[in-house]
Amino acid sequence: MRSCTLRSDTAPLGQVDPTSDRAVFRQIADQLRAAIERKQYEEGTKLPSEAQLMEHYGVARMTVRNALQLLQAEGLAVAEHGKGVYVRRRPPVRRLASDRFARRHRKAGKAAFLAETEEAGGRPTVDSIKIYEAVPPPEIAAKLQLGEGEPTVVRSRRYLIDGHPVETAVSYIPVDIARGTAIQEPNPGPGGIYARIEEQGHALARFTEEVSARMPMPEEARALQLAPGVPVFRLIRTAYDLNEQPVEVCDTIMSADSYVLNYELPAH
Amino acid sequence: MRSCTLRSDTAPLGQVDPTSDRAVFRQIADQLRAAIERKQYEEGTKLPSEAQLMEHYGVARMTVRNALQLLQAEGLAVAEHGKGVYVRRRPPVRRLASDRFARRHRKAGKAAFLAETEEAGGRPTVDSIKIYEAVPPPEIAAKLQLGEGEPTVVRSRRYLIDGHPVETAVSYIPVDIARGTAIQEPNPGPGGIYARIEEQGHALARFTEEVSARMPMPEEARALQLAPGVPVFRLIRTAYDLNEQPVEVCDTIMSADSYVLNYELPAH
DNA sequence: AAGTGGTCTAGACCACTCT
DNA sequence: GAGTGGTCTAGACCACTTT
Repeated sequence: MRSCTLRSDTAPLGQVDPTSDRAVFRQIADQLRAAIERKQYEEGTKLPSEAQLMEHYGVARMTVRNALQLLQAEGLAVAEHGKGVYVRRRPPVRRLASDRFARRHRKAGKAAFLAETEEAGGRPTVDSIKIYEAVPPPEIAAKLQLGEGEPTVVRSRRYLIDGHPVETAVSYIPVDIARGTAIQEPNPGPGGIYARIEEQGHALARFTEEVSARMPMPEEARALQLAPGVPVFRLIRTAYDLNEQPVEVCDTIMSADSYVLNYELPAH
Repeated sequence: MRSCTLRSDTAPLGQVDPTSDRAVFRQIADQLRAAIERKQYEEGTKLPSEAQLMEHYGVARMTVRNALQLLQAEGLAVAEHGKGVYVRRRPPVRRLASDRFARRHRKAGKAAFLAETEEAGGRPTVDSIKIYEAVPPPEIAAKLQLGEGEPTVVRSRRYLIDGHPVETAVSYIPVDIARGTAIQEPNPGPGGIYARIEEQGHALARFTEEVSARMPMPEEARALQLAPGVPVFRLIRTAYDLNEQPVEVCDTIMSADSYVLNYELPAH
């Protein structure tokens, strides 16, 4: 028995049973997963290298790679080329409150994302701002109660916190509300686009949000710099004015590991 | 050129460029993904077999397997041993309305899940019901405003629609509310446990829900029979009575595939 | 230069499904 | 039995990171 080699060691790991029904690479993944959950490998630390695992278990490289890949698909580990495989760090979570679009916050003169992020001590940025007019996808048009072919002003942008992308958003506003207003400017002014919509005579009454989750498309993974094994939220928010007319739909993709969404339900 | 072999063919696929920067297996995955998105392979249909893809692209088996595995991790395809790799079917989506716990629904005498599922034309089942008393995890205890070591009645169960599991739920109710009531019975009676809690003198005022999403733990994937590449929602609901006292916390894991969550936000 | 993960090949045997 | 995917081996070369 080799005496106390320290570093990212295989000490927490046992042996595998090649005759078991459970595939060897799954057994290896099970042992690594258990060790991670027991915090024997802590967040951000390096797991044993492929070579170390091959030697420890006496198996071929593909076998340990399959095990490591499984952990990555589960979102527990991330590989860094030339460096090693690390226990995935969980970014600080952003909690979205159910009253985050209340007018009293808007009145403070800041768009929701900027105000909240600064309050939480982060540095908010917005980039990739694109503004154009287009006919929205059918799903969106239905929510806006628009007829076929009716155009909207589209605002697409990406939000970052401390330089890390966390969310992309695409807003659709009917042209008769948005055209010729600051909504078509890259910077829509104090209070964000909701303030501008209200100035157009559409005081906001309520919002609905529709939340789903799935694995990202490759393009979304790129835009949000997502690690493998991290799903995204898709959040479709519709804003209604006092006449129950939908005035905006915002289609948002968020890194699921950066967000917890809070909502309040009445018991009536 | 072979004339019109039908079946799951490689017709929609092009060739790869081995000198490209993009790995060959990623190029293959890109082509399959594009074909799926163009609906050239429809939901539930078989993709070309590994052997067909090897021949079409002139590559080794591991290369096509890596491509197919990538699609599975993205939730676009599922492999069925001995049969083939299929474009993943999306199960019918269950839309959860923001008023689903309103008292008027409860008064109808059914628990929320059963009433809703029947209304949507599905056959609801509940199984794996386990009831016991235990000290809740710290996260839950905090939401219930319980001191350290204070026990709760725990109700754990799994919900199925037409025999397919869609959700597991664990409810925690302080013992001074639940002990000795029908809450400790497998069948808590008409209106479900919320009706029983109200009968104990805790009329419900509101609920909060905390939504997050992640890849499932292996045990969750088993319980919900999740395909690879399908994330789960974790939804933690807290029920408050008219005195703002938390009276129940329900910790739910749902197949993200099967749910869209709807919420309503006031503009105040 | 040495160590790491990324990609790819070529082959083997197995378990499952369908006919 | 033929076809499918599941697992595993043994090796090769590459690109990236660190020393």
